[in-house]
Amino acid sequence: MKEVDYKQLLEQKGLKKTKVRMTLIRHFVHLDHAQSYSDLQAALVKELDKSTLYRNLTSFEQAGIIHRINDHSGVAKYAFGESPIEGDDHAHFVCECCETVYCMETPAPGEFNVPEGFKTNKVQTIIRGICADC
Amino acid sequence: MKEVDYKQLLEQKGLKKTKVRMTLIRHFVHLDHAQSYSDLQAALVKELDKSTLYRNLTSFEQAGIIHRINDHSGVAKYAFGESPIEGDDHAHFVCECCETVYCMETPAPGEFNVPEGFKTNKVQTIIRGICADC
DNA sequence: TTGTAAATGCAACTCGGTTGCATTTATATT
DNA sequence: AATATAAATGCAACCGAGTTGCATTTACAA
Ligand SMILES: [Mn+2]
Ligand SMILES: [Mn+2]
Ligand SMILES: [Zn+2]
Ligand SMILES: [Zn+2]
Repeated sequence: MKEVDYKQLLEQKGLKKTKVRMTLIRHFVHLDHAQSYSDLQAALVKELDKSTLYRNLTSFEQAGIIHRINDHSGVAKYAFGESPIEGDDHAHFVCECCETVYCMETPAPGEFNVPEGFKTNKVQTIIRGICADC
Repeated sequence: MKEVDYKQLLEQKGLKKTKVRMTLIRHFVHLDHAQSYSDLQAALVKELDKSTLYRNLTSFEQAGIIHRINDHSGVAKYAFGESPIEGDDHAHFVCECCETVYCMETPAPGEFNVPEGFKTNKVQTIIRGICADC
């Protein structure tokens, strides 16, 4: 995927092509693991404004450019690609050593046993373990 | 389970029997769904101090009296019983309508397919759907 | 080129959670 | 029962994630 494609991606989603957005996409697209707000802030040094960043993360998520992941750390992380909610459904791997979060190919498991009266819509899976780098 | 048992539970875990702790246990034990800090604050009106509450939640968790649950809301919730980490392992159900979190009998699924070099230790499962009350 | 809606930047705020410290309290020992 | 001691409490101050209102700037379509 190259520069011109990023631009296309944005206009296809009805989002204006701004400096911040291009920087963001460029960053996400070459990363193999999920990014938190502070990861992004640190990686994209150029004083990226906090609210602008958050607003763009939200826009991107709604547009399906990135998806939000909740490992159980308390802070949201984001990765490139369609949301697992109402998109393709996959599990996430959290390294217990380096805390890195990876998207897995692994699809969510099928049916679960829930009590009478409960209706399952979606199953979200976090796999905890040790990553290949650790 | 009755008053005298709560006291026993505490001393068995090496925790002093205090007013706050008895109130907390009494509350947790008769609840069928998980409680956040603000749930507790609201339910146990009697101006419960914030840090005292958090410190006790932590102590209780370490003692295995309650376990911490991370639905994907960003706030921690707690429920009575042993931690699923290094204790019995179960899934959690989050109602998409009322946001209530329930502990499920459902054990976590077996093996997952992870890439070469990754080692799975634990699988945590959140089931999203509609609860019996909604 | 210009008009307009959307995006940005900034400050101020909320809320969950933590920490240091002085005071109080539970409990073991005399 | 009196007392010593460690643990628990309460309070204030703090932190970091995330949000909001508002004035200014910018993308882009006419
Ligand atoms: Mn993912
Ligand atoms: Mn549970
Ligand atoms: Zn790792
Ligand atoms: Zn419900």
